[in-house]
Amino acid sequence: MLSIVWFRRDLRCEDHPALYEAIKRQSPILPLFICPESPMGKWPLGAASRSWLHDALVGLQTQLIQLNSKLIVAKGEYLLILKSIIEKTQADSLYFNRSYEPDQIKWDKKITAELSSEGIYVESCNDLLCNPQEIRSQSGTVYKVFTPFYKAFQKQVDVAKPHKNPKKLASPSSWPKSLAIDDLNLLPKIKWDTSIKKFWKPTQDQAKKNLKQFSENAVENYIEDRDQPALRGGSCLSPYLAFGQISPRVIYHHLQNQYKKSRNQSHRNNVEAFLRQLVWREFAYNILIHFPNTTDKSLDQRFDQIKWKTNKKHLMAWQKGLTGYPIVDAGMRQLWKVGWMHNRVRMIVASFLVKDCQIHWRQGARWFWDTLVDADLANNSLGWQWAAGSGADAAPYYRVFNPILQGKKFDPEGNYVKKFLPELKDLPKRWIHEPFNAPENILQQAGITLGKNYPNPIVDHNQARLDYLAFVKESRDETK
DNA sequence: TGAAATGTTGGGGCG
DNA sequence: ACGCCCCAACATTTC
Repeated sequence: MLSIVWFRRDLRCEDHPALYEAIKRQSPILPLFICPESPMGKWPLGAASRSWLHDALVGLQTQLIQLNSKLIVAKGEYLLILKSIIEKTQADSLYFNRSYEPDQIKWDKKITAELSSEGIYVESCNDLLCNPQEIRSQSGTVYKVFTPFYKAFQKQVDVAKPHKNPKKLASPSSWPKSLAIDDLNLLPKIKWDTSIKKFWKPTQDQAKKNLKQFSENAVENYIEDRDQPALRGGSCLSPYLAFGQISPRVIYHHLQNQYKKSRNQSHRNNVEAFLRQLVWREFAYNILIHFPNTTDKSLDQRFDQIKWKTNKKHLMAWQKGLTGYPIVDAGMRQLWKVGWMHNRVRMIVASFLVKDCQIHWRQGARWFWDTLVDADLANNSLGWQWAAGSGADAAPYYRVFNPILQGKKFDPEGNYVKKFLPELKDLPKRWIHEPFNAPENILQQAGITLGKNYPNPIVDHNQARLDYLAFVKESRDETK
């Protein structure tokens, strides 16, 4: 007997459902990771994610060694690799946690069918808080709006308690050959990721530290602080969740226990607000499972009929953080530098790309996919479609964010903007979100020459808003 | 998980 | 002292 545990985006050993099931079988275990040699779907990992993946694999390998085991690393097409390892090792079963990415589902179905027909036992496990397929309304329909989904979740779901940590894994009688993690060439050749690694430590230990710190401190003011990008108001767990370095159930129960113990109503409210965000992730998977083409197509397909612009200059200005709107530029430069962006700012920059620049949300989703260390197909697709107003629980199309007002509201001191746009550091806060409206002498004193060391706005927001509303209305009338 | 347009109110300047 | 008007400030409506 030998069980292969195939690790994918669940790079940990603690509370790992597939590993747990394999251990229950009391057979030796062969932990495996397969890196595709060429893209095996429409959404191969982006550059920032690949760098993170490298470190996460190193961490997993270390953890497995501590469990008296090791990680076998291979490169190639999934089915071929699995078959060759099965042949070499005489493994008789395969365990993995389910992926809900449409391309991966296709592979997993094929692999399951083929290996089962050869007598291999294949078991896939759920690694979310709930099984999203089971959450339906009373009439059996799929939820497309978050709030009713959330209510149903609260009513129906009993989140599984985390499994006990494994102490030791039984090894196979002989180990197959493995590549070194470095052989996967996941790290970029030009070391642009050093600034990312200054902010992030992609280890499981750091994930635990972040959870501890968040639950002991930041969660107290979560509702108030989460919308202020200058603060560290969130949990900073998203990349760890995206790569499965921490289990969502561990996070959920850790905070749920606090919630139960707390008699302080404000504390309870804050914890609940955070847990609600975790359920957004489940909702995103719910949508991805039932509408798998929403990674590329608008859920409201009228939005794909609109004649979106292909303005390369605007797209590039947005990507580089050179739009002339400080809150947008600060966000885009944070993304480039840190591999991550504050959620409030994600909404602002998304609104700007889609509405002010009239560029299809797909372009933004692609850029985020390539640059975010927490890139998650379900979350990314839902987030963009939400912002564009084209998808599930969509903001109405006429809801256009005003980058100046959003800046003033959520970064009133301009600390966030100044952090990522040092060229504006001497601008008084009165003008920090609208340098283009500042009196000439103020700009001069701050050492700013618009068009030279900080760009003029690439669009006039008020005009762009009117253009966009007319543009969408016209397109909608045509497709009625 | 908006913002602009429109409506209402109330304090204070002013004739 | 009174009413009129202006216009913040806030509330409501609309897209």
